[in-house]
Amino acid sequence: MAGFFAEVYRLVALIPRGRVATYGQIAAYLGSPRAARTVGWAMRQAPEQLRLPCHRVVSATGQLAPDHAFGGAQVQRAMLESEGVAFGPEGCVDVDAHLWRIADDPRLRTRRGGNPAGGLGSAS
DNA sequence: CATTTGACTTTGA
DNA sequence: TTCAAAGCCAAAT
Repeated sequence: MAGFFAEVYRLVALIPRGRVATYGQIAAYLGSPRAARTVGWAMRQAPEQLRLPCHRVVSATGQLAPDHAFGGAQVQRAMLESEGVAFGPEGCVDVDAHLWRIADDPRLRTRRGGNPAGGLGSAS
């Protein structure tokens, strides 16, 4: 089991409804901010049996996955809209408005109430 | 073991 | 501002 993939799958599975996450964001949370492409790969290989809300994962620009991903980007958009996600005029998700804050998820918080906000050592 | 791919991101012109 | 190219990481072949 690809460790990295497992992390991606688990994280994607935690994406709240009505919220969207970007590949780079997920990759960054896993410790590799440059591995956005790898995250996308995990999605492609993502077993459907896991029922991952991959439709909630979009590019940083809010662009949805290619047509061959869900059987049609239109379908993905419909699912997101059904969850309450707002879309732009170009059919892109309003990422800035619905971006899921990974570090903000209670399940990801360390039990010691440590550092939800700042998060992983990111020192600019 | 080396090469290729990929559902991305960022920077340059 | 919009369009184009390079870079990076991890897994699959």
